[in-house]
Amino acid sequence: MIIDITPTLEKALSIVLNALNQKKVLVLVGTCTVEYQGRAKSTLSLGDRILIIKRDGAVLVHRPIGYAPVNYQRPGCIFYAKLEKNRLKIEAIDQKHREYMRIIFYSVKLAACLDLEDKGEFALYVTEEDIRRAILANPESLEEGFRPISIEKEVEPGFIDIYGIDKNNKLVIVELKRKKADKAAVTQLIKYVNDIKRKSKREVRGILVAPSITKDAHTLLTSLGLEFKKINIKECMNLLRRVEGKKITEYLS
Amino acid sequence: MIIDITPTLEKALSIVLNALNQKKVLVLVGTCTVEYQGRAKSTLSLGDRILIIKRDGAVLVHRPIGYAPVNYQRPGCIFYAKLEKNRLKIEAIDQKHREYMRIIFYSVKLAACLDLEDKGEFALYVTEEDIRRAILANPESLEEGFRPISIEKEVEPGFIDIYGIDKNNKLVIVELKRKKADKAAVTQLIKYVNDIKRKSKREVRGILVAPSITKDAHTLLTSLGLEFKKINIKECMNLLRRVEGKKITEYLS
DNA sequence: AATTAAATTTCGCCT
DNA sequence: AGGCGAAGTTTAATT
Repeated sequence: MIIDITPTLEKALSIVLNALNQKKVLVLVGTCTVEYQGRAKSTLSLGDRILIIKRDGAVLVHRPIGYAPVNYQRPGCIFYAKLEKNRLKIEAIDQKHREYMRIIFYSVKLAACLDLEDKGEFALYVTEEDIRRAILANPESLEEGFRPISIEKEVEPGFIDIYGIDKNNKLVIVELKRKKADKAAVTQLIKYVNDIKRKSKREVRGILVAPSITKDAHTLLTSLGLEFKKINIKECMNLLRRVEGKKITEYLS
Repeated sequence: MIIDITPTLEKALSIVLNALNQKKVLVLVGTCTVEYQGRAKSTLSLGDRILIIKRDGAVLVHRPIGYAPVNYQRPGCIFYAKLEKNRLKIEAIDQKHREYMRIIFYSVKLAACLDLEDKGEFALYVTEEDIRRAILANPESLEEGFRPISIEKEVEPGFIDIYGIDKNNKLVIVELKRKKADKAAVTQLIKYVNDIKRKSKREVRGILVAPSITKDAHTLLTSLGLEFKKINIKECMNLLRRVEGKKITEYLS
């Protein structure tokens, strides 16, 4: 890991080459221009920006304001860097998509060749509890006419997430999954359904609620006469936000 | 501008606060976790990332690979930063959109409060010459049956970009603009059209070709009996890439 | 590899 | 400020 503050362009170049050769992450801050040609074509005149070149050959040029990078290249670029007319020229070429980008630095405030280890897992989901609260707050979102009776109802094999009655007075057993539902989720649901069927003479429906479902699981589900209800994480969150209002301020501490 | 390498969390915090208070750009590199709640909800477990907080309150968290930030907030956030349980906690709150994000740094490799000046202009466009080459390479892209006769034809008020004949043998005067066309472009075109009309008894059409046109200009254009043809920058570039092939390699030097 | 659909899409233009 | 459509959209899922 090499970091240099206000390096000469020569030193900056050596850090750039170091990062590119060793497939490390490069961060370069300084005054530059950018040109791009590919699907479209653009120019960016002189100003201070942050350049990031990632290990996979992705490139980002960020201005001091704005969410989006002003210029970028997708992962997979190859690079050329050299000094030219007392400037540091970096070219990023995406041969596959025939995209070309050139960044010319006039001066560098910060050059960093970073050794970053990131095996962390990114998970985008709501909790089962969130899904349940959303459905209880608005039962119609599950199905028109649905009325919940109880939650966490204990049955032989475990606990039913939501237990209710549909518009035709059939019993409804709802199994919630926060991520893509698999066969295990279907198996769990059919056990609850069978248990309730043993104890009641009424008709019993089983509904698996999840953002998505695997193909295998869906095949099994339909063969067992069960149903799948897709929920949308964003809509679920939006519903909760409407109902539970000022949730965000609770984070303030 | 303050830059510190492998600072203590106390020092990192002071740099963070400095950047936030003075509305400078913050770059923080280190080991962290991220949580997000808003339209959706996400968690990101421990790993090394690059955090950027921009002057307008936009936040980006970048992993060592990938084009897109793994977590972000849109411009307009307010921030809270403090040490907690020997960790550096940064909260970014977008009150307007009710979005919350929390980054917890376990260690910091690099902390920079950057003073970036960027008044540069970003321009996304093709040159008029590019547009002309694209149309000449494929006249049908302007209009079915269009046949170019000459380029840069000199007339009284100047030069006609493309001069041609349509499928009904009417004369066609094409005026090209690389950016949004304004009233000046329409005025220019009508002059050429009038000049040609004086010299010829044939019917004369005037077509303004540009990526877009201002409302004023379009009103004037139609009142003068002229026409507007919208061109797409991307399609224009794609056409040129098909026709002129290995243009990208020409940049290699 | 190509196509389709979703995205914490973002972004600009218009009402 | 809200709504619609385009984007150098990107990205994941599916064929």
